[in-house]
Amino acid sequence: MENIPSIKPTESELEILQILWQLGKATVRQVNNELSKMKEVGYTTTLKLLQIMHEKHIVSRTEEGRYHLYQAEIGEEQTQQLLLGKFVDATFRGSAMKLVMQALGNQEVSLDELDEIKKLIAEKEKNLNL
Amino acid sequence: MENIPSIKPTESELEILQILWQLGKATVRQVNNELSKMKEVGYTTTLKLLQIMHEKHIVSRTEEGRYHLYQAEIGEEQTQQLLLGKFVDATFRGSAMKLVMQALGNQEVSLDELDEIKKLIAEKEKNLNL
DNA sequence: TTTTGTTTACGAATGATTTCGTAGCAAATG
DNA sequence: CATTTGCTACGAAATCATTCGTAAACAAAA
Repeated sequence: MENIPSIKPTESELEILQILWQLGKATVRQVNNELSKMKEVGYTTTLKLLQIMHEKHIVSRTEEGRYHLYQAEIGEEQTQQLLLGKFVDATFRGSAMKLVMQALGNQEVSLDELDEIKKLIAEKEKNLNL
Repeated sequence: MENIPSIKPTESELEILQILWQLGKATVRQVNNELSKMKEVGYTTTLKLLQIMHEKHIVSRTEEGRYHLYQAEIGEEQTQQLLLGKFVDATFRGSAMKLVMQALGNQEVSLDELDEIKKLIAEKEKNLNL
């Protein structure tokens, strides 16, 4: 879980990563079960995806008796950071500000969450004033 | 420019949309010139992409003498909104809050921009308190 | 022991996206 | 007028991502 991710996981890979980030280690079966809650997907499809991700060093795996346990090799926050950067560039021409405004304006955010954001902003302002 | 976009433009299509949103109407040549500033790309590649986008009604075109003028048919903000929603779901499991925190924490945002965000938050709080 | 079920491995089909070569015109140039 | 230049149209190759069928290994169940 140390490597700084530099390659973008594909959409399907990201779905699997989300599951692995939540489960920690998991078998193909487990991943496939989770995936099946969201969409139709064959077992060997999930298997193949995990194998490809293993080749790419996106996940590691350990043999546990007869089956394999897979685990995310790239961190959740690091990956989010990477994807966020690319997304801001591609969609908001690099303006994180615009993205934040749109997210606050139109996505669901609660009062408590707004408070948290205010705190973070206060922090940032302190740092910028140094 | 009225249709609410429901289909996701591909990455290449989004690059072209960014250019069209900035230029308004543009010829293939103009789009290709802009694109060339960012990456190697053949003229006919750009042309083909614009033709495909035209088929999909992502762009409209008008004949202007010998050439065609292309124009975005889907709005910038609407498209950003659509993509943002999908991105939040795929990358932050639906939590716009997490996305905002990460964006504020790690992307470049200036003091003035932070002020703007504070204003927006104040607005939001007012609305939530009704 | 035989059958059934669960696993991994792997090749190949499918499908979507991107890239580009070629052709056909029309306008500009010599 | 002949040639060159610049445009659109279009098919097809190349690339990438996803899906799945089949086989082989092996354990568990009958």
